[in-house]
Amino acid sequence: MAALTEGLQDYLEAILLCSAEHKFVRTKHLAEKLGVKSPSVNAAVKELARLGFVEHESYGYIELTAEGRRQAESVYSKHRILYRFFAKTLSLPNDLAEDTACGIEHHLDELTLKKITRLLDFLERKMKQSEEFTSELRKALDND
Amino acid sequence: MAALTEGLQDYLEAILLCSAEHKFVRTKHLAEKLGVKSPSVNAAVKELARLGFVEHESYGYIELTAEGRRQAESVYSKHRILYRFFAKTLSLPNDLAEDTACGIEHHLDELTLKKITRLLDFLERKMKQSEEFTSELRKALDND
DNA sequence: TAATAAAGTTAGTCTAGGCTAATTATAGTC
DNA sequence: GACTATAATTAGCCTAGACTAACTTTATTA
Repeated sequence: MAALTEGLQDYLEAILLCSAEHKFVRTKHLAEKLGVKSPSVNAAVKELARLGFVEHESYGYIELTAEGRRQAESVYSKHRILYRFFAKTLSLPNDLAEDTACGIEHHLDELTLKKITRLLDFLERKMKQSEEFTSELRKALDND
Repeated sequence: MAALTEGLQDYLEAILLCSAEHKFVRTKHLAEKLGVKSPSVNAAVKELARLGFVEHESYGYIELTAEGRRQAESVYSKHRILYRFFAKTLSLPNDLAEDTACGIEHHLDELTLKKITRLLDFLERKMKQSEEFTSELRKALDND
């Protein structure tokens, strides 16, 4: 499949999230979500259309193609796992967890993601099973 | 302190590593280590010198300033922790662990790094204490 | 229905960070 | 001491991805 830069992956992810919120995705929504100006969105969407990840007719709505959705969901699933790790397991502040997840989500391959998921599942299972384990872990993490 | 892009952080880290290997760091070494051509190194080093992170006289050696070393070590310490996490804790292949660590090291702040370190310390302590814990964790991670 | 507001697009600029080709400096060898 | 190989630098180009300013399209509303 075609090459997707980090930046374009961010756009795909934002389109996925916006389409959950608004049903129709517009340039304006993406600009707001990503904190960029509309010409930047326009250029990115044009490139994504050229690569076959979105459909977009001029002055109209923006929609993911099947492949675009697949890619967007891949990125977003990484984001969610990482957020879980940072916010829940490590108890970092939500906005920091969010920012960190966002920064590194592009750099994890499927195998790494799978391993992290299993580690989180394991830790959560242990914590559910054992109060002692939970307090040990919390104490280890909060050792300020 | 002045702004350092991800790319410039990579150069600082490479200078730190090269200075451990070669004693005198040269453009050529950095180009090899980073997989770029020498004009790219030259431009980056020039910028780092302008920002006060390295000293470099034309056609001579490249040296970190105190601040440059501090920055480089900050990045490298993140790298090492992440490598430990990916290679040791998650048992990922060394080169994948290396690449992943390299990709995300720029995106972790000190607090996040501290929490990850504590989690790793905790897990390693538990594994040292308990064979059962170790095999449970290994089994959870290798659940193919 | 004409006027205006809002949204989208286009054109042109900038920065970071690569590259190649050509030049200049240094070092090693006859 | 001159010649050559290696290294470093400069000049100039390219791409991604941001921006502003100007323009066009669409939608709203008097």
